[in-house]
Amino acid sequence: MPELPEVEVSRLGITPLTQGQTVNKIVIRQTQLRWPVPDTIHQAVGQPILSIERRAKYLLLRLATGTILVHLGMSGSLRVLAANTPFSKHDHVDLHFDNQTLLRYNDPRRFGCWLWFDKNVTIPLLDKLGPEPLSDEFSAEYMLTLASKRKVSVKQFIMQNAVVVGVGNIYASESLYNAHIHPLRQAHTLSKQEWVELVNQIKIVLQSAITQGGTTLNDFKQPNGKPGYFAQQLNVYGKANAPCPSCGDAIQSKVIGQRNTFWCDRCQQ
DNA sequence: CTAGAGGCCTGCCCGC
DNA sequence: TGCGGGCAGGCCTCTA
Repeated sequence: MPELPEVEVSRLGITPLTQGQTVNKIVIRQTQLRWPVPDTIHQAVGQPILSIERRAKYLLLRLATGTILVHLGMSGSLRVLAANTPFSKHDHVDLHFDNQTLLRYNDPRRFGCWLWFDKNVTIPLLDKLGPEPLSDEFSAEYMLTLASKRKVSVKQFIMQNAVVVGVGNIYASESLYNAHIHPLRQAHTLSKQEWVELVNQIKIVLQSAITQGGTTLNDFKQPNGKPGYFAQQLNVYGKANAPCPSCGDAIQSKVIGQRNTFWCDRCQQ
């Protein structure tokens, strides 16, 4: 479910409701997420949430003595609810606040994580991440240089977090389609001008997806409970054999690097 | 170093 | 109606 736009939508949704609130209890019903939820996370109790940041697809709840790091995995979502709201299936973690609300984490597949890192300790998961896609650091010059000797497909290349973060499977296919670049091209074969176009389309696709509240395919919900609306603007993702919106040829699909990929053979070179 | 594959989980959809 | 198989938005980790 969540790619970068969905994580950012979640951050924007929960921030006004949780920033400044003091944690008074943490309830963990399922510790077995991607990694076990550590006992040290209870150090957050008694402290206010100072801010909620996002790095790649990680949410960072900043407190005075450390950081709660949350990843939504494939199927995680966050809601802010009244403290007495009954929990349901797959509601694994609740952060209770002094004002009788809670931040609730639901994650059927449990590929997400909740971790605690003491202040002044480096967070290994954030160590090797490439630039944020919506920052100026993510540029055509940067990609041209980095890709110079890379033989992997451009589609896999842009999905590598060490290259650039936050480009997940949906938006990789969409960006390549919009940039008229074939997903199976080796990364090093793209020209400067093609990187200009691809970088630009990645930024446009991600930013507009954020504006639309993310992409809901099955079950993604914004923190307000509403679905995202970007799915209505997808051109190729999930549309194998449907007509290309531009030329009408059948959309192709193939598993590339173990992820399904969609493109138009005529429009993408 | 790079590239490719496995694995973590549950839910859903499809075909029989 | 039930059941098995395949697939799904991420990404760390292992192998070659």
